Amino acid sequence: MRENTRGTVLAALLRSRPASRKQLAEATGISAATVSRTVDNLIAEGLVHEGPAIVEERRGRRQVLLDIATDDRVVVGLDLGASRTRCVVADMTASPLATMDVATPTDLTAPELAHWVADLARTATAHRWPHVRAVAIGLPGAVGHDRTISNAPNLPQVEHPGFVTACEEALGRPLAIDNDANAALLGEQRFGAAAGLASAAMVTLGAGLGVGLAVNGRILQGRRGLVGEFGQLPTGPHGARLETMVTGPAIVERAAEFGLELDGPAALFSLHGNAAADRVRARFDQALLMALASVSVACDPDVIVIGGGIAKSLRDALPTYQRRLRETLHVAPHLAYTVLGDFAGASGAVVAALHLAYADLGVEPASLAHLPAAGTLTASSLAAVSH
Amino acid sequence: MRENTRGTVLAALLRSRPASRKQLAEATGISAATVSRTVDNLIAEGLVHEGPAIVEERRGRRQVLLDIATDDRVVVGLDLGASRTRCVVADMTASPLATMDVATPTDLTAPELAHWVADLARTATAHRWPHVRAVAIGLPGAVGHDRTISNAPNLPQVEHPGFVTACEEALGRPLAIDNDANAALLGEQRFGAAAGLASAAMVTLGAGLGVGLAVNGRILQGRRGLVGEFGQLPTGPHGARLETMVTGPAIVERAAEFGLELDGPAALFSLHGNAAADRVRARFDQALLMALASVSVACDPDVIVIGGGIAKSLRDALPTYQRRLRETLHVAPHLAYTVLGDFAGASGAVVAALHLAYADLGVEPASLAHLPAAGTLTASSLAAVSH
DNA sequence: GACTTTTATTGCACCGTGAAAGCAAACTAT
DNA sequence: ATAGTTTGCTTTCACGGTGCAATAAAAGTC
Repeated sequence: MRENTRGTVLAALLRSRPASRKQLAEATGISAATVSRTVDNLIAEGLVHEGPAIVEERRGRRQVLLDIATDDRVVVGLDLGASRTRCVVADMTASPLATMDVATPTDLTAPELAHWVADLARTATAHRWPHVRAVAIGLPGAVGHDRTISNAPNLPQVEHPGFVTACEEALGRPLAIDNDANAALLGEQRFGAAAGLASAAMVTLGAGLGVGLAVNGRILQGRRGLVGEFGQLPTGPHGARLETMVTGPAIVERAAEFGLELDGPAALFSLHGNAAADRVRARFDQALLMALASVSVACDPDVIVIGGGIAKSLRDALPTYQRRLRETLHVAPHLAYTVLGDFAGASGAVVAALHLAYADLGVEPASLAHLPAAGTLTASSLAAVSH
Repeated sequence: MRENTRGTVLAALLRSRPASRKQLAEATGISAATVSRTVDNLIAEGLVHEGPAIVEERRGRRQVLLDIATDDRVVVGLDLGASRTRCVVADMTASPLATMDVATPTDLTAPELAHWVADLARTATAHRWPHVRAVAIGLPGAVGHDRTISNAPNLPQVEHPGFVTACEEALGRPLAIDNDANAALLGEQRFGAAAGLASAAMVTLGAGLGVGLAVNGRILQGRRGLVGEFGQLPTGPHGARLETMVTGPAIVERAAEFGLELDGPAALFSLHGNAAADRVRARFDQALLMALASVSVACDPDVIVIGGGIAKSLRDALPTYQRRLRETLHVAPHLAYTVLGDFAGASGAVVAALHLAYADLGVEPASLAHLPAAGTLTASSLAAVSH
């Protein structure tokens, strides 16, 4: 006797779709009779549609393909960044319907920012707004279990106690909030460089150092949202914090100390044969290695995905970091470059929103941890719907 | 409709025992009728016994107390250390029945050590050996998901590929293997300084640096057992590893570099007003702070329990470390001194063995994560059965 | 000894499930 | 064409676990 046949069947369909009743019965281990009845209910509720029959060179009645209904249910994923905000609208199969990429306004109060976010979601979904079932937001701050936000120096408004509830009220939908690195990890884990890996980590290098950790398909959060705040580690000389050596502003600052005027952090990595640049880079490398090693021993991920603005400059050097990490620890996780790039965070937020939406439909959390598994959301499918 | 009434009832009884049928019905939310029927089955199987009725100054039929049967099922927890091996025999309620504390033989091959361990378990349980349902061993090495053991410099025999299977065969019982710090954490989390906290960490300072992390009541392990290998972090000057600054042998070595001949690591902490000692201590403090901060951002635990041989010397300084940790991170977990002391590892192994035994009886893993919750295994109950 | 109160057990109906039988829809052989 | 075969879906039926409600049991109180 099963606890939640309905959720199990829905999860199986979401995992490999489209699928016939027979395939679902085999995938779930539930009897064909029960699957058939359950599918009838799901169709009656409008959650699932019958598709065309499979045409085979075989005898017998043909399998009728089933798929998740995509007409009247939509979710929104938002990546609220310090400089830019990205938004992805997707249906219940995680197929993107629209994307947006706009500058984040800098001079808004917390309530104003909440309304700006809600308006952005409404604009992005357009006529589909009434069909939005859930929204998720990733933002550059530590999010606790009680949804209090702290340590968001690059977007201080979100730390305001009323920000989250203001968003929720302005949206009028179930809302999930998480750290942007966690959101990016969720995206990479479902559709990107960590696809199908239950244990993975994400390191984003940009205005700040963001880290997300996932174990057994679940993102670690912690009561106070302290998980992933590796930037605070006192690892440098005289107890200097890690983020004073690997973030964009810090790189420019360190270079200036060595008499090097950089246009931006990326400039450091295009200088070759410059002694001062080499010394700044050596310090950066040492600090990054420390961060990667810490992440490795924190959760033993199968892969560490590197993303964020500075990641572009490091892409070619990844094998070198990989080698040094392996020298430091005897066994080391694989290093991979982000696949979803700038939209990793928003894509992960889509996944979080889908989790909310499916939880409402009776899919239990254990199944959600691996959903959606199909690669419907990809860099190219995103590009196809962007304007 | 429930998936596993039997396991739920058993878990509720284990969590607060003894209890009447009525109390179990209230605790689980299952109807009194079903609880009554389930209890009948458990009694028929010999897993549960009826006890005396509660005598109350009230009208009505008296509640009959039920308790876990303790006669014919026992488990063994072992802490296989580099220098000493500790063993705790306990019944299904986690009440200790016997303890042992013997020197670990130093010159055995892997198969010999496996047999020595099995003999120790047999000796400790004595006439109850036939009733042993499960055994768990904590050892000073990294244990992967496939039970391969690596990074065990202080007890290299256990790295031998055949060691675990040799143990299992010699014992003839279901066997759980884990890192000793993980085992100690499991002990502290059920019966010690982290009792009742779903999220906790353990740092053991001794011949090596051991770290265990727990999130949502589950110990993090990782596929390769890399979780907790914080000693490998390249955090010191010139990339020196963390464990070259906080472990017992390392402290003596560092002191010698400063011209200080120590009898043992503890001697460092009893020297006052000695300039060289102060400098060695400052380095130790810095490294320990780094370890504590890394642990904090790795899983955001509610408490970090400090144990191991060197912990005794740090007990009075814990508030100082607590203050420095809070200065480093804005919010920080609480630091606590081990409650179970030398027997934390073996006690945790008892918990792991109980999990195996109860899983055999149909209690699902989700319930196990919080079991046993009652404080039956304490320092004094251990002392009462030691010889 | 009748009444009240509380706990445990039993009777009964409900519901979800799987096995097996039945039905539907395709191809194949005569 | 038409019967036969194969395969997928649906229906029938019996089973088992569950909760509600009635009943029994065990205590105190009048």
